[in-house]
Amino acid sequence: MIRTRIAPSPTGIPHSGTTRTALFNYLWAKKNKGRFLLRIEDTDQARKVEGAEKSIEEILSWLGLSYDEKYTQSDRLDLYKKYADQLLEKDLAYQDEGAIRFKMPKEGTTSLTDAIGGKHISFENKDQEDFIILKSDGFPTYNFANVIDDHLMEISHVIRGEEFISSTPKHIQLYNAFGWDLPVFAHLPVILGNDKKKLSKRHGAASALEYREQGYLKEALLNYMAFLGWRPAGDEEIISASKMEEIFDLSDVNTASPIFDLKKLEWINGMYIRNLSLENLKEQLIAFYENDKDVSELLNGKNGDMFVAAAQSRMKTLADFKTLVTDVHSDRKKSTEEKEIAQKLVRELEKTNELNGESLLELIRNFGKTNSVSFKTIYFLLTGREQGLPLLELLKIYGKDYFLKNLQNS
RNA sequence: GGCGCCAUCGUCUAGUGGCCUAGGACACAGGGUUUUCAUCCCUGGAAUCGAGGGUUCGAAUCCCUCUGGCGUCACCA
Repeated sequence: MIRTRIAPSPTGIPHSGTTRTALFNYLWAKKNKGRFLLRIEDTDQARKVEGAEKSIEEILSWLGLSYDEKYTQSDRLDLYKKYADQLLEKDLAYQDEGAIRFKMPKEGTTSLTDAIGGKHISFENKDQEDFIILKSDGFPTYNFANVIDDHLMEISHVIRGEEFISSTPKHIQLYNAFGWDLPVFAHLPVILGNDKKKLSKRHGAASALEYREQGYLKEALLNYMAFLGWRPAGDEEIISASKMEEIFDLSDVNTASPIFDLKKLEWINGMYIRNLSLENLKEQLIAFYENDKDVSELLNGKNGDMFVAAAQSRMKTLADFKTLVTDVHSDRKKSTEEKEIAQKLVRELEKTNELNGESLLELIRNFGKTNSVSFKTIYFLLTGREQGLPLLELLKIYGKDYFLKNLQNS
């Protein structure tokens, strides 16, 4: 039975690294019809942040990374105490100023084979130090609780960030001290920012929740995060979560650290938006803008479908929809020549009482032809912006007077 | 600094001794379609495979050395 786990500490909102680790653990469990667990590692009471656990749950649930079992370390203090006592009895640990330290062997080597890249890693035991397993406040340290729980919860694959690789000899010696079997270790390369430093808030590294607020689709985020280090056979880059569950393999995970590329995430998100059915896109937009009265009205109005259809290929994120349908003017000023053209156009427009999409386009084509004015210029004069939704949609949103007003503006 | 990991276009990567004068995607540049813009389509530039030594008839692929980057050295995880 394959059992994996994501073991975050509730010291803040998990960033992309933790989320991607959760994804890989989830995928590996699914791929093998195993189980994926959530374990809250709240053994550092001082750094505990209120609400962090809730956001962890929210991220997992939004992304659809549902867990099969959940545990919280602070509920299990007696257990850690019991195992620490066992070590004390066996003289494998000792008291030190109120804390308990584990006696690391000082000779030989401790080694492991990492599932990522199949590499063999070894450490000289003489470089290792006795480390604290139980703090003076009665709480276990990460190094201890993590091992006890992974064993008790029968974790078969410990898939975690590469930053834990140097503490792995501690874990292995603990398993040895208890006479327990080792799990498979898989250390994922850390995700780097543009400056090639470990991704953090400094890089504007957003949590999955922030990406959601920025209008990213969970499918796109999942797809992008999976491809940060993992690459299945073939050239396909747009792969659904269910497909990933089918073909994910730890042996296809890279050994080098990837740099987070927002541009590619944007592209993938745009692809997902364009691949959505109109109804689905509209539903997502309605949910995204549920607290925005103006946009909601537009979406739910009689031309809602039309706007969604026109905006679909123009959005990279759901947030772009608002920019598309909102009255935003470009900074560009009209030249004297353009002002004259605008006045001419005003007169043309005023001739027609009934202005619908058809007649507007007809009028513009003729006007452009007889005055040799490009559509690009006319679009700017009419809308006050240099790019955006097609005129037809803008006419439906704002009406003829809006165009007239823009033509007369400087 | 000690220990450990890593090293192919700007970025994500394919590549496991000959199919590689290195392939794909993003980004970028140019062109076509189009109602601006976007989409879509086509084309292009972009890596002497970190450097230097080997091994081999033949190396991005195997070995060694160096260099660089990253990670880690807490009663944090």
